[in-house]
Amino acid sequence: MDGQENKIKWNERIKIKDLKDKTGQIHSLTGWVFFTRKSGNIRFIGLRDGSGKIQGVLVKEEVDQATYDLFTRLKQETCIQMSGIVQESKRNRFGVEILVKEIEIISISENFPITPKEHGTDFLLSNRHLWLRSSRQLALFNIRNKVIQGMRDFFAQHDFVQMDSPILTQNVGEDPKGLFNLSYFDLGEAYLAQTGQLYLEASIFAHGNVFCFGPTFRAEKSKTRRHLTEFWMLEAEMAFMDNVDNMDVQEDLIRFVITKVLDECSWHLKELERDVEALKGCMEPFIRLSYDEAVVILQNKGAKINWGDDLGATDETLLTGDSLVPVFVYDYPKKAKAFYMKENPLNPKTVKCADLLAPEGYGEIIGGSQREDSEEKLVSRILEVGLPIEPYQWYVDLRRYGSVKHSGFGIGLERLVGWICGIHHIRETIPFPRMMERVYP
RNA sequence: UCCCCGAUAACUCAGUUGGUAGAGUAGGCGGCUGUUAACCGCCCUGUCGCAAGUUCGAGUCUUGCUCGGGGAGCCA
Repeated sequence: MDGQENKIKWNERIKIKDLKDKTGQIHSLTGWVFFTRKSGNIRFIGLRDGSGKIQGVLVKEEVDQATYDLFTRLKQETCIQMSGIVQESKRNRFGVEILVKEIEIISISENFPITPKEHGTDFLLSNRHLWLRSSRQLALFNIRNKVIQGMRDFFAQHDFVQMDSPILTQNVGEDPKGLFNLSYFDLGEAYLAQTGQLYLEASIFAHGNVFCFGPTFRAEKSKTRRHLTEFWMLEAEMAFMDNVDNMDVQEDLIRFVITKVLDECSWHLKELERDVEALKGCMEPFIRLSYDEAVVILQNKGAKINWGDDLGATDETLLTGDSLVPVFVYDYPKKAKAFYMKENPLNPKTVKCADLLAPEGYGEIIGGSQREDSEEKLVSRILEVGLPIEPYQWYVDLRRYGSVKHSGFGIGLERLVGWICGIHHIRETIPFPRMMERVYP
């Protein structure tokens, strides 16, 4: 015997969220104290366990003196087991409460730095390991989790196969300055991948439609609310699809994910004080503007943009305007985009690509394109932009064995979550953000 | 990389024409039989980012440095 005969099986332990229909029953809960309060001979203990929050009521006549006195040791974040009778309560925000009979302190906590009062960004980020426990962060990461689940569900329903790409690579990508490099044994320099796209393209010839999801690294010295040096990107690649199919898939995916979040995370959205009406804008058909049209619209609004320039952050905000409907901008100038994008047969100065701009000033959340499927054109583009051909030989090779029209896109998860949650700076949407000025904790 | 702003108690901040620092919160003690960021009373809290300079005297003025924030470019 192991002395644990009475142990409750891991998946049968009661959670705070399960207590609503258990009034009158005696239950034992484990969790962390998030507030205490006393008033005369009645004392309150706020307990959270990740599934929810509840209040325990400690009444002097209901418990022995030792238990009653234990209250003074319950500081914020003390880990306890609290047992008692579940009872209905209309006097607090939890609906039910526990009339406490027993308390066991599992582990003490003293002077927890993050209080329910105000804190600055620097302080919170330096205490990120503790900040994650707060209500807003809890809501945020539950939604992030739901977004990831939603994307996976969508791809599963449409028979996409997950084919993850390597993080260590020798492909330079678009901008050598944006790469983190490291020495790779005797084989010289390797880099942390900026994208899995090229590898994903190889997989479409095996599976047709594929996706990958993993961290991506950019060493760009960007200091904005929309940049991280390490972020999570979901990328998809589809055989036989042109750039219009590509936009259709993206639109369906985003709508699917938003619907799921609205249906299943309303409580978390409320905690974040997110205006859900704003999210319902994506139930409308997305607006699709060609780059040419976008430039005209921007010029009419007084923006200093010339044909050929990439869109800036303010341009993106101007384009989405007051509308709550996401906007695709397609067929950008070739010189503003990456070498692998397919040249537009109708206008060779442009490529068949599309960026999806989220409304409310959140800006670009997806970048996608139809890929160059001609070996000849791809090689000339690689040379044209001045990249070495050797590391891309395998990629070019794909165009020699049954090349096919294909398209794909990449979603920046933190940007998507930032928009859905109405979070200003995306550093809050990843558990441990990595930025130019911060790698701790 | 460029432009702008900041650094004072554990946290958020105030600090007058230069005269050895103050509030709220947190923490400690006490009060109140139902608290919701409770309330009331008392107590505690300092390398004023670092270094130099001006001055009888610097949190305050000057210079340099460090760290952080906001924005731009670039991108997802």
